Amino acid sequence: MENAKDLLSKRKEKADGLRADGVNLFPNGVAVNHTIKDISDHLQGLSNERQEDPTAFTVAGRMMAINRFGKSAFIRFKDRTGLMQAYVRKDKVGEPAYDLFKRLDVGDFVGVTGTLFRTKTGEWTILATTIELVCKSTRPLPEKFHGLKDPEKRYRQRYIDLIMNPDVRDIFIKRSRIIQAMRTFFLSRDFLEVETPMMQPIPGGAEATPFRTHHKALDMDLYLRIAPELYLKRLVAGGFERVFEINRNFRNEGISTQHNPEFTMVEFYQAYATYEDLMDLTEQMFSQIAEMVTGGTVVTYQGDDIELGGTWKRISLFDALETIGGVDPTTFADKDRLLQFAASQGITVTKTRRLGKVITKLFDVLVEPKLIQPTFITGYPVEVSPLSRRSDTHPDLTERFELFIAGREIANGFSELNDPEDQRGRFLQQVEDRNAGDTEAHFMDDDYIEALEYGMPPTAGQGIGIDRLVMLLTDAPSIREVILFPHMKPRAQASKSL
RNA sequence: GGGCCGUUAACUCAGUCGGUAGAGUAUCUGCCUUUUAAGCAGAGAGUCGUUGGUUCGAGCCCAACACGGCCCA
Repeated sequence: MENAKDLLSKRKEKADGLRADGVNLFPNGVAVNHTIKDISDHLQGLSNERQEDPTAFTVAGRMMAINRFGKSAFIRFKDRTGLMQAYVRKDKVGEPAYDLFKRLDVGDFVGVTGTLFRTKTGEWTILATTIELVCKSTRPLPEKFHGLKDPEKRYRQRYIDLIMNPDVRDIFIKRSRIIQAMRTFFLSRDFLEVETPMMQPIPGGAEATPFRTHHKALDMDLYLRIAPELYLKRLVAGGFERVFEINRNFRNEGISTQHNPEFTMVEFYQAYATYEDLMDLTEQMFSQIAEMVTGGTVVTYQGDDIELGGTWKRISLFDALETIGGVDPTTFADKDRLLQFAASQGITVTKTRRLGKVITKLFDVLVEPKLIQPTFITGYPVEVSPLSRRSDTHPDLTERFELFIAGREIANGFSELNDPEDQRGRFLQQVEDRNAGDTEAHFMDDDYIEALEYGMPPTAGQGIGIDRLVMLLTDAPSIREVILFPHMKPRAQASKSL
């Protein structure tokens, strides 16, 4: 009217106007008798010749588009189950309701009751007999055709992303189904789902920098867990022979397309199983989940077709370095030569750095990116596997595997070390490394060793990165695309109080 | 931590050689009872990420910073 008003204040003014006329902008107890899916299911049963159907439906949803024609209008609105069109005519809903409807905006929630008919182009549409405001939206949605693309805004205000981008919505629906399928898989094999501490006095079970926090009443520092491993194995010692936990871990390190400071892992432990049993189990689990979620066992990830069905390649770390990484096997025989070769590959070699770490680092650079199809790498050195059982035949190696798919690590599993004396020795070596400056080395955990002294049956355990699995099954290039609210720096002052 | 790229209207994007800011969608007004990114006519809408510098003059050139994206460590 008078001066220039931005969209937002115009929208608020409009809402205020409705309120002043006695319209409840935020009614409660709205009767919603059907979903949009109920309607499409109903329509499935009708013959193709039908042009209308007298069954009445009452649905509610957010208006995503309005095409107005003076005395009538088409609206598109959606609920959790789908998108539907309704036709609102003044002579059908009556003048007062239509006048109110004229003042509504895209983004508002409406309740619609009506029967069904087909438009000229054959689209089934609700012919509204009533239409009412269910919730007012006072901020305009992004433009309907291009939607919301700005990644920063998509992550910071994920709810807009979810409203505007159905593909994004689908990813998170799939994520839920993947976790559900996994849970079903474990429960059907007699695993018990448990929850162990997120706040731990000694952060264990992985090599990573933890977040620290403080408990006031106890006046003690605690760490957000980097892994649940040592607690889950205490449970195996306690008689829960098969346990699993799906939950968050926290690692205080950089953020990338593969890393979020908090991420979700499943860890599971099965007594009387070996790491070889777990490789078999993992093959079954992944193909079962893929079938349940995508309908098949072949997934396309960033252009590569990946076969998750059947059995997967198993190759030892050293064989992989040789045959896939192209490393001359004699390199490993001579320590100086190995260090020299590693340095030539751009790997930082320090005096304190243990040989095993240099070797796995070489693997990361030379082999990992080439492992597109699912591949188990086995035979990890003891010194990089402080919680794994030694191989009976090669005591310097462990009964451990890592699973790689699409050039990245997806899972890590091993036969568990249950000899308390060996475990103590391994911890002591880690403590030595920590004192030498390795901030990611494990802490001594006497209480855990005591649990092993009571006896833990031979057990195999494994961790699977859920976010990475979801990325694989949804073809997501970045972990941020599979985490609803990825961590972002706060925007300084940018949130102008609009 | 390093490199490259980005940040312009609510959204998606243009902006030439440095010369006072553009489009589409959205919004507002009018017309319109079968639209599918509806249509027609008209109107309004900007701290060009922030701060400083160069210049007669900066969205554009320079520097620092902030946030984000990709790659590397």
